[in-house]
Amino acid sequence: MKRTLENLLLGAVNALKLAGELPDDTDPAIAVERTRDSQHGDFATNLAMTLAKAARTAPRPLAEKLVACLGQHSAVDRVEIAGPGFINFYLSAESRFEVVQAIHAAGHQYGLSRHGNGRRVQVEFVSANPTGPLHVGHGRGAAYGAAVANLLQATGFEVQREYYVNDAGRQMDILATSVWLRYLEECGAPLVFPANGYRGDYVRAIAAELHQREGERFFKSPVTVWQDLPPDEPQGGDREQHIDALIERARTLLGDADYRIVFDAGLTRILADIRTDLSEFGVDYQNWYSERSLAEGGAVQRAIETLDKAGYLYTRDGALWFASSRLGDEKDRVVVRDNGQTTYFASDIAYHLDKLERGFDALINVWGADHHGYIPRVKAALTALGADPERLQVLLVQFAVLWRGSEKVQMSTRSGEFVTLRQLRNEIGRDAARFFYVLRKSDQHLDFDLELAASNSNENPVYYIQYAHARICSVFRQLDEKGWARDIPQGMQALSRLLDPRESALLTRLARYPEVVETSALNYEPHHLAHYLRELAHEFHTCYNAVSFLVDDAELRNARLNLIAAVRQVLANGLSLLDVSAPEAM
RNA sequence: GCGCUUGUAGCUCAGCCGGAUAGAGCAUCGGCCUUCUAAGCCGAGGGUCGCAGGUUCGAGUCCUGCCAAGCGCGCCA
Repeated sequence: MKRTLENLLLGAVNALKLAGELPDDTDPAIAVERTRDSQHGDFATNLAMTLAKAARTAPRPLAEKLVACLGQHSAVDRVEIAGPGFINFYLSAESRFEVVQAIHAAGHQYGLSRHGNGRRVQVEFVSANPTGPLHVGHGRGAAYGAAVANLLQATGFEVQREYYVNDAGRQMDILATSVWLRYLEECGAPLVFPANGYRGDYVRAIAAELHQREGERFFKSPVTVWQDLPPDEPQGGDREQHIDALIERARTLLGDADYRIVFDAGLTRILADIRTDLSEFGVDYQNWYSERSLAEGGAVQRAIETLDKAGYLYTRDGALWFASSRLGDEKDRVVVRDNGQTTYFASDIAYHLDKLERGFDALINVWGADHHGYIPRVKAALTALGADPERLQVLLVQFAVLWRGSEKVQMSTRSGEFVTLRQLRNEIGRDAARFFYVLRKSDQHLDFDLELAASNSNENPVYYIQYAHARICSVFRQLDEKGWARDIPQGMQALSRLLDPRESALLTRLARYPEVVETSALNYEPHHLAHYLRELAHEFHTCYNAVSFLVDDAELRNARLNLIAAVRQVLANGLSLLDVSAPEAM
């Protein structure tokens, strides 16, 4: 409809150019918008105001000339000029009712578009280190990333959802060592657990399983393990040095092969847990990409060589540096440390090179907002690799701040004191969690009060929307009980009887849905969809309280049933994009 | 100190790449169930859009400065 009106206006502008009322070279950016207030019609444009200067006339007379040159269109009932020079379009009653028919015809496909034209987009999200269960912070990234991916898919993009598994690096070594130490305890060895180790119960569980499966073959006496190690923090030493030394000790005592078994015992079990957790949260991936496979397949080396050939690498202080500051970064970054190890950043360069080579038209990374300083160096890397950095879009998600009433919940993965995503799901349910997470703009802090969500979950807006859906289902059950058959064609014929302002409001809202899906998708802002659904539900509840659907007048009844069936369809479609269920009864 | 982000109702937040009297939820107060689910509806109060300038027909929205908050400034990941 917007497009239709814009074309009409374009015709009027061209007519005025021919008439010499407008300079030939005016290039109008025609913007037709939905009105906020129904008193201003259905659509409005500020065209006369933006062209006033070029036409050297006041906006209102220009608007009158534009309107005079406007072609006829069956969907447009009348056109008015208002305020400082707005041109307001009032749609005909017939065109207003078309949406009910359109929704009925499209069903669950209503709201989908081909805007993306099949372009391939990769959305990488969550990608939490597999060093422990997902916590509520990851939950937000999961809900947001999944919603963005769903929206893009609904807008005609070919979407691949990917999880980057950080199964290499120091954090994983700390996990492996933690597992091994707990394993030693399982074998009966008394020991002091390092301050920097992972203390969660899940580490003990993994160790116990390892002990049960493999027996005591990884046992080494505590004396040899701790011999000549630098002291831990509680003993006045440095926790980082202590844990690094412990890792080294584990490697030497166990040997590469056995160390790998212990390492993988932790990795496999935690990764499997994350996978199940996300799946139960309604989040499924097309691809799980291993960081370790990058290094082992030589991709990191290859990426470094590519940068080198492009002339962006140099040596300083024994390390190999990437001259990212030449490409907009604050400073240069190390890719190979003086001890010969490649950095996490080097892996990331290789990873992004690999993504580019896999041929995606656009790459989307969902990151925690605390990583925002990392964006310039990755973009610099893309440029150095010969790619357009604009192909990568980094979407930031602020961490959720958890509260229990007025008490802020402290979280730390290592101490094991954190609220897991699983606990959250158990407390408030998947639907409420998914919806709550995307209700706010993603780069804003989210205050998540567990007490409120758990004790008084009725207040959660998701139930409000689901209730609207269930209520409509209930009306149709009542219809059956009364022994009335729904006559869809009769209802379609009688749509013109939907004249109550509350019915009109619903019709307008329904017609907006495809636009909401599209803007939500293209701006990566699922909260627009969440708000839209709440408004639609509200307008339905209002209508429900004011208008009886199951009236004796069959024509009117069927018209209203067609309307609320359309509402039900759009509620279901929208909720499904957020992976929230649409219950038939509550 | 530098960089990024954010300041809108008592609280939590929307405000669609400049438009018409600034919106919602919660909270507060007052109404509505013999009729399709009251997890609902209707109404009321509540605002110097952080502050000060600027850009123009027009600014919560764009620009500059200041104030405040969060995050980031590793040969960590």
